[in-house]
Amino acid sequence: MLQQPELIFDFASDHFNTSQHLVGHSNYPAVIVEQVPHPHLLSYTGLACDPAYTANDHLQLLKVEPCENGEEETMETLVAAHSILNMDCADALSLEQPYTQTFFPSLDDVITTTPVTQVTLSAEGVSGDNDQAQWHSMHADETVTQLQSRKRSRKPRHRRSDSPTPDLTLKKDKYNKGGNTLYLWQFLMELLQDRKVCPRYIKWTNPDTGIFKLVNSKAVARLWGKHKNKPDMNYETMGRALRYYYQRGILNKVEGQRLVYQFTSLPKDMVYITDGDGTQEEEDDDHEDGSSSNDEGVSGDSDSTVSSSSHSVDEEESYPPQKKSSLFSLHPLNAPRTRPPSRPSVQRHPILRQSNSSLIQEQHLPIVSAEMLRTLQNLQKVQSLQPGGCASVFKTAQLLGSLYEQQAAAEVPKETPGQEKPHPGSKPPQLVPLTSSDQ
DNA sequence: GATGGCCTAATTAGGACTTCCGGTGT
DNA sequence: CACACCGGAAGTCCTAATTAGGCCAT
Repeated sequence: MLQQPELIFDFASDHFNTSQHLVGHSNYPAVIVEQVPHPHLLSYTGLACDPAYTANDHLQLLKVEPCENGEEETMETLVAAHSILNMDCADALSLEQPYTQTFFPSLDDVITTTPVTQVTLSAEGVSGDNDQAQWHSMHADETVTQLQSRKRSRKPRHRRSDSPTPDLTLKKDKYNKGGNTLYLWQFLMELLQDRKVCPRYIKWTNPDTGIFKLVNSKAVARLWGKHKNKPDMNYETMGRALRYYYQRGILNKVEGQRLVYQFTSLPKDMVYITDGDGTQEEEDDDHEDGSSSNDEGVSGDSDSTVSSSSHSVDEEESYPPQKKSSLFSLHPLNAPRTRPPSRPSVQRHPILRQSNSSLIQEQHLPIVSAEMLRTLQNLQKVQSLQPGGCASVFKTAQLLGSLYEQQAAAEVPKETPGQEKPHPGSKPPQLVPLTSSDQ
């Protein structure tokens, strides 16, 4: 039913603050619909029918930043958008959809989820599990292609989905099965965005160039081992995996500095936690006994300064045509990245997810679907948004309005003559954020 | 009985580590 | 001496794609 192949849904968890600020509501459904400047990007969207991270994979990572109303908001958005995209299905809102498989990782992991800062949904339907990350390699595409050709030359048979290297593809299905297929590099990025461990165990030494340090290598290895259910994991073993990343162009070693590595690419919407005056680094003395105290005992209320490279959905315009897309839009690290001016840490709080509340929970699904339906039903109420003030939200409103019109036109072709119907060229209804009172 | 479609289980290939090791440098 | 670091080699685990076999309808 959707006829706009260039639509994507942006679950703009990262933009929540902006939307909230501008609109003045904390309950605004976080679905942002945007035009994709390059149609080919659609093929890279992660939320396609197997929507699971694109719904299939990374959606596990769809642990969205908790808003003040709780994490249900973003999850609602996510599933609701999926439902919209599948609305031609009679049971689009069925809870037996892949959502549960797709969106819910195992909940036990220490650090299981990746903060999803940007999610795109193919308007052509959640189709497929190409939850692929948009990567910008710092060091040439040539490396990637060389690696690919080298590794795949022996396989005449069939081609699997791309591997998660710089042209990373995330295998979302693994999450569905309760497995922990968060790759090590993803795991490290997670840690670097988690105030519980950053900068205590791992920290950025130069975020602009992707350089980070394992402040407490043993603790990080232990966390990794716990995540992978490998109790014997140690830094030596983890380090071997890290060294394999050199060959694959995912990591570089920083010469002359111990325990210091460099990502060759980074998500565009990476959340940077830099050393603040709150959390103390814990040097690699590993004085905690047992991983449990180590893993869970980290204080979450540091005053670390947090900055994010994600500014707003408007950064869509900065999307270069990339080979892959995913929840992560990656920066080429050799190019100067524009980091937002440092702000008072107080303002940045919402960026960080809270470890105990960030996981999407299955019981939220009914609320989610209902919420999106309400949103659609209230399109006409929207009046307050202006393009200049909150571009993404405005686009959302516009596009949802268009969809609403199209759907209405398709379903009620013979409306009563007197009934007014928006015509295609008319200004689409604007969205108003739903508040709890609206419900 | 032959054919085709559908489903499921088994097999296979490949990716991402993990484990072990010997060695070097600090 | 401890530790970080390197990289080879073999192994494990998991997943996706393919294949084979059974069942059923026509």
